[in-house]
Order: sequence, then C-alpha cells, then structure tokens
Amino acid sequence: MTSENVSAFIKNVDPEFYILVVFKHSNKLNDKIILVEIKFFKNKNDLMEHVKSKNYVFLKNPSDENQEKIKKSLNLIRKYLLGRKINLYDEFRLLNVEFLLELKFSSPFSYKIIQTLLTKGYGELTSYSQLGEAIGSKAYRAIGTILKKNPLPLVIPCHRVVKKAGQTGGFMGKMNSGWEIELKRYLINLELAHI
DNA sequence: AAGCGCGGCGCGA
DNA sequence: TCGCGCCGCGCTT
Repeated sequence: MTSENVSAFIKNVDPEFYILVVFKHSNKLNDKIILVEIKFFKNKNDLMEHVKSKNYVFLKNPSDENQEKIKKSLNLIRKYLLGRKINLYDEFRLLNVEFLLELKFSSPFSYKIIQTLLTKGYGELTSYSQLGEAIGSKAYRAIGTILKKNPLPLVIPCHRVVKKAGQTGGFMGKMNSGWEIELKRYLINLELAHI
C-alpha cells in the first residue's frame, strides 16, 4: 500500500459539534501530505458513519514526520476554535500541506471564486454578489453552489460569505435554519470577537 | 433539463 | 418601510 487515508476528529464543546479532518499521505518519508476533507457533524455517530462510508482509517501512532504535521494541523484548528486569529490556509501551506484545489474546483469560474475568497482575511465578511463582481460575473446563485461543495471549510473560509442584505445565508447545503446555520453564525461571531 | 448557500423588483400589509 | 413571492441570472450536475 503506497497511500492511505488518515483521519482524526476534534470535539467542540460549546456549542457542541465535531470536526472530521482527513489527510492522505504515503508511508514514505518526505512525501507530500494532502488535506482531503474537513467536515462538521452534530454528533459523533454521524461522524463515524461518514468515516465508515468513506473507508477512512484513523491515525494510530503519531510518530513519523507526516503524522507530526497532522498533529500540528489539528492543533491549529483547535487554537482557531479557541479564538486565536489564525489564517488556516497560510499556516497549512507553511506546513507543506497540500489541498489539490484545482481538482475540486476545476472550472475557471469556480477556481476564480475560490481564489477571490482566499484573499478575504480573518473576520473579513464578504457577500455572494461581491465575489461575483470581483470576477465580473452576475452568477450569484452559481457562487452559492460552488461554495456548497467546499471540501475544506475553515481553510477555505466560506463562512465569511453572507448575503448582501446581511442575512447569514446558507451553510453546508442548508438554507435558513438548523444547526448548520447556527454554526456559520458562531464562526462569524468568533472571528468578529477576535479581530 | 433541472436545480441552486442569490439579487432585484413589485406587490400588499 | 417591511416581508414575501416571483422571475432572471449564470453555472453545475
């Protein structure tokens, strides 16, 4: 086996939710490590179901270089959730963690949207229409569908995109209400409180 | 061909 | 003023 999926999760207590973080890397030393997926869950059961369905393997012994990077990555996310003003995209790049964005956002339109979004800093809110204007498009709805399939929330800060009129807007496929929307609001407030 | 994590406009309280 | 519904929009599946 040259390559394997490694996952780990973080529990947040207030509000309570779980974050699954999935890396892919080989056993070889100095080989690249890829951040495959970050996903939120309301409870641990849902998380485990997802892990099972994707055949992810949990990390056992964090000893080699890659596993050290994984530990650092998880700690960065933990610190972020505690309110530290951290740009996870930049930090992960410093760790030489790869994202393979062009795979998930293969069309020029989606790639440009993501690149524009990545210029938004900690606590800097933007809107779907603002992102559209930045790339000369009025396809506001389409921007929503791009962000909806974001495999790396927090790292690709889709929670900073709200509706032009000020409403929270959708998150994780949900529109108006639900714990997903509450989570988006929580993340926004977390950042606004620590700018 | 249908469906959107949106915006804008026009309506009626 | 609002809130709500409808339509247009450009892109994705």
